[in-house]
Amino acid sequence: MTELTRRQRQIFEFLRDNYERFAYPPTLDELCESLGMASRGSLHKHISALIDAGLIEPFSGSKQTGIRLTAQAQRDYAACEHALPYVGKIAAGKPIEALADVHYLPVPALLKSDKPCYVLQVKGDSMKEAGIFDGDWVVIEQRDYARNGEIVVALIDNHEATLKYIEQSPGKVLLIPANSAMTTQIYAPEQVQIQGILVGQMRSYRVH
Amino acid sequence: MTELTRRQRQIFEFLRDNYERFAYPPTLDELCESLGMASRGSLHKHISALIDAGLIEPFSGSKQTGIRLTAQAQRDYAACEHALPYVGKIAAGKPIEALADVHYLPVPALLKSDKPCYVLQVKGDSMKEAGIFDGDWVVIEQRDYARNGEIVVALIDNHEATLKYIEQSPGKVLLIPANSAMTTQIYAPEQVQIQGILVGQMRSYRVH
DNA sequence: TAAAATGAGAACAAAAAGAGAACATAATAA
DNA sequence: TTATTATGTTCTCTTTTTGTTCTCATTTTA
Repeated sequence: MTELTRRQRQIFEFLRDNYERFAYPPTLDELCESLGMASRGSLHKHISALIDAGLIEPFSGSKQTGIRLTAQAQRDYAACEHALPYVGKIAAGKPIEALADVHYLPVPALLKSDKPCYVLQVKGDSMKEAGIFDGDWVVIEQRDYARNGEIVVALIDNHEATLKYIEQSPGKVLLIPANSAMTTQIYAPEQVQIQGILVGQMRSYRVH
Repeated sequence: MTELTRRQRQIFEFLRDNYERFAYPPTLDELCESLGMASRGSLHKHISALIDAGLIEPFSGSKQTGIRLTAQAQRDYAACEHALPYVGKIAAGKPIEALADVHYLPVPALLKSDKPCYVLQVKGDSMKEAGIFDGDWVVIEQRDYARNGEIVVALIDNHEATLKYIEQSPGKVLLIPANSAMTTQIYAPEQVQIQGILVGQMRSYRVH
């Protein structure tokens, strides 16, 4: 397999990191514009190299399908060896404060699951009796369901996100803080959307 | 193999320690700038020597690949920079239970200091109110002194090790647990040997 | 003082990157 | 259907980047 040039890698990473920005797999022209390039032909040369490298799905002869990552490339993205995307901060009662530029944090395999994960930074003390403090980083496995007793990232009424213990019974969902100064919240199942469950945690004691 | 000159060693160490700062393997020009040099040709001479020494990957004839460390150099790098030795378990009242085969745990830069560090696994609940639970991994900076209020690994009377808050005053040393069910221990300074201070912490929520 | 090491800078060739045109086919609209 | 636009492909040409090889001056070291 031919090795990638710097520009080719750069284009692949752009695609990998910004794939959801495109409503549909982008065409050469669309990608050109996103990359600030003027020539479709030039881009095509790079895309061809990425196809040869097995990172982008080959254009299936007759169809005009856009540029799509291969399963392998997507897997690499999710697993990303050691590094996980650090996507933002989570504070009880607020939506996840997303970052403009997602960057990657190397995370020991120990702290991840074998499913796609991401990293959030905790704001607030709602889980302090579970040993999760303000400023800690948490590793979250991306998942839309949970078992009772797990700590979940839940989106409530579609606009506030929180990290809590979950207890689900028919007709209601309890989100339980680990802080005796705070109270358990009770919701209807349709109000609560699970965005992931806690699988790892990190804390730094250095003053940054 | 030719021996390295001082400057060559210096350049190699810079590269080794700052490799992740570069999004891509740096070119001669980029390295020049990082090093504050003005001449690409001069740097090239040093890089050539490092290639001969087997520390930097030879430029593959036709391709313009940047400056990359060899596998050997990366291994050396990983051993002391990204990965930390996991040396054993620490339980209050017992010496550190050393492991027969030390293995290495990759640790995010975030959780370490710039001094030598190692990793221990915590046994017991003596620090649970500080959010440090049984089974957690802690990153310890190797150091034989501490500031008051820091969490330290201390060896008492040369045979039991423990993780506690420290308060030092002339003539006595307090080792303070973060557990209201346990009591502060008071020692003479010569009884207490500091083995390191807490700089990072990790927890896995998976069932292993 | 002589040798070694370091650095600046110029000149060069190959590689990489980009622009733009031309073309064939696919998708879509009239 | 036919005309038109969109999309992928293949060229040529130019510019920029990058590794390489020099010469020469300056600094450091023995």
